[in-house]
Amino acid sequence: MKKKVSIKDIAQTVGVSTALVSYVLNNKEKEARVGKEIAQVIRDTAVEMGYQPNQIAKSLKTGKSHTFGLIVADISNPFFANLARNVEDEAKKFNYTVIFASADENAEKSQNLINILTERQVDGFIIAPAENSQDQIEALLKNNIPLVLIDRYFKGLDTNYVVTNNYEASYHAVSHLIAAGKTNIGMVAYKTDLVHMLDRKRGYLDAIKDNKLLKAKTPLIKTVDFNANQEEIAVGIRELFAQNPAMDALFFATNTLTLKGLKSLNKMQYRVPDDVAIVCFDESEAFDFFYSPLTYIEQPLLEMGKKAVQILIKNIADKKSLNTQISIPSKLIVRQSSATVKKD
Amino acid sequence: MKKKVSIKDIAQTVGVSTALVSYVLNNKEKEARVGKEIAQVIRDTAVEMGYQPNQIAKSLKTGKSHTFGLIVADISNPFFANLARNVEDEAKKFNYTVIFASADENAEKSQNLINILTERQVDGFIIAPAENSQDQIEALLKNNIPLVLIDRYFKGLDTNYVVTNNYEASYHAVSHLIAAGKTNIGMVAYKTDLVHMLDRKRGYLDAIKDNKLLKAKTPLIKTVDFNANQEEIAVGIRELFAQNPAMDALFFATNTLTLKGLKSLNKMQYRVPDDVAIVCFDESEAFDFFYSPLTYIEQPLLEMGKKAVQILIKNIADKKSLNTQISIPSKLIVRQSSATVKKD
DNA sequence: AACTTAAGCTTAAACGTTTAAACAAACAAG
DNA sequence: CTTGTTTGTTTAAACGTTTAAGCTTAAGTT
Repeated sequence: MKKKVSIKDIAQTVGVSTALVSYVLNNKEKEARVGKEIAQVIRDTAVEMGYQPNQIAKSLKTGKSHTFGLIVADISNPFFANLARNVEDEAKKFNYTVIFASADENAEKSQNLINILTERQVDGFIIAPAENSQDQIEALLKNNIPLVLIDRYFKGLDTNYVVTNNYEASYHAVSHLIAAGKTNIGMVAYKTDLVHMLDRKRGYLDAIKDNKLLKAKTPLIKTVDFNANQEEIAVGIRELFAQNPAMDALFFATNTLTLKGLKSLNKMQYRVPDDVAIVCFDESEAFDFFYSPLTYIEQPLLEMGKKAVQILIKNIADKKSLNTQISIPSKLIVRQSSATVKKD
Repeated sequence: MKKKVSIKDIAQTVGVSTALVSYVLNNKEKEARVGKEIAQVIRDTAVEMGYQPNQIAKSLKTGKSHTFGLIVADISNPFFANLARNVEDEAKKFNYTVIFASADENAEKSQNLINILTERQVDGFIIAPAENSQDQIEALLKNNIPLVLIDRYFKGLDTNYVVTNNYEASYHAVSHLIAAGKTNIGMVAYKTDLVHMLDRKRGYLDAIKDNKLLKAKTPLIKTVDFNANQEEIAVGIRELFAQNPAMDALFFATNTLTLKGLKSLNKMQYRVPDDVAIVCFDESEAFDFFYSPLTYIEQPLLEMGKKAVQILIKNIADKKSLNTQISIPSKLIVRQSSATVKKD
């Protein structure tokens, strides 16, 4: 086993001080006025000896790890996995390394992850914050740690964030259902006070109100727990139908809700879109294969990932920079599941 | 902004040396014979001052980063995203942090990632190796860097690895199709020499041979590029049908191939399983929603992730330990797409 | 009383870098 | 030739830890 070669080893073989080697390998020859010939020798020997800089030592000295943490709910959820991939790619362009972590919508886990990553001296965070994690975010801000919220944010907190236009997208999606002739539209969402979810509900509600569809039996919103299984969702849907047997459309607030919801509808023998039309927030590969291809809201994952990284890196470079708060529009992809269909 | 508090700060406020603080905070009081009372004072002050150890400094001193790299093809692919999640969870149990990276089945990117992570002083790697990356793996071995291959491995290389029983699973899946009465079975796979893919092909082929179904028109294997789009897969399938119009079943080698393949079949108006039965390797949420729920091979992702981490950590602790090579069985989940159906 | 042992603590070097400051030699200018 | 400037190089401290080795005092053992 070969020992790792350090700057000292190179210095020794070339016969110069470590300072010179450092200057050359960091392309600071100009500022440091290093001789042209010796610079070349140093460079060559470095290659010859297979030198790989020790980033840990570098970080310790410079106080920058060129690493940041990405905390999401669950990296195995396609929404976050795709986001993560886009973040990874964009980060690489800036020579940054990303450490992903899953907090499972759990504030305690989230705090734990923040601690671990802070100890690892990450230069900043991109976080899809869990409920009740507001104080954790505030603490980071107080410690002047660069940070960008993604997917969700906190109303009262002045932070960087990158989200999609949850309210408008929902409003638009529900309006689309109404335009298709649906008059009793239900919604299945998560039970949480996170802004993105509240916005989606508001969008639903306002669309209904603005179209004078707010009757005794509406709004038809059912909220379930983040870790609700399929059975609980089936129960929720059954309750919605009980509340208003005329329900002719369902708006699902996320892709996981949709997947479980569709399976439930299948089991209950409801037909889409004849018995009930469907629109949902976020996408899934599975939607293409549902017998009635789903109408869904496509989130701008690529843009969100890119922007978040760019904002974070700007913020790391200039900690005094003003907060950037952007909302990137989503797109409604209309397909069969929300089509106008003549009932009997 | 508060300055970060170091061991030195604690030492100063308590009025002791940094050594004492270090011993106490690392629970080495016994070995270092630290006084009971002062130890408590140190502990209390550390908490009071909000001390967070600097892992970077720790790593530099100890030579261990308590971090490892996980290199997969693409973190946004559900197969790898799920694997990643399991790896993350298991690693956390050992207080290890994971850095994920996507190599896109590209040896050059893979080498680049290995370099970056090596510079970051990861203690080891879990790698789903790309084609032509064998020499990169060999180089790591030569440098005595702990490493576990996952999903795939190299025949000639003595490394740790954790895979599923690709050959047997494929053999079993194809035998199942044969048992269901299919006699002209095609296969769509990736064009690569990676062992896992070769094994899946061998399994297919042997099942056909052993059942005396090897005729002039078989084997019906079509291979496509890793980044093949749907159109190319459609072409492949069309060619298979051209080669043998009697083809009555298709075996797809991965989930991405399946998804694109199913879309192609839909476009070409083939019905599953009546016109063509389907079985595929690996799963996807989408398979539940295909009109004819898919029969698939379920890989033991949880076990694979766990085992890989355990082996890696054992190897990090004891670099001389013998290589562990395990193959965890997959499970065939039989559903409608491979059902026996009377034709005409 | 003289010596050993134990207990409790400090010193200081080291990990692999970066970088300001000091130094030395060569050259230019008066 | 002094003095100043430029060019090329070294010195050494620092980043926040760990840990072997050393030091001091008190307590035990003859």
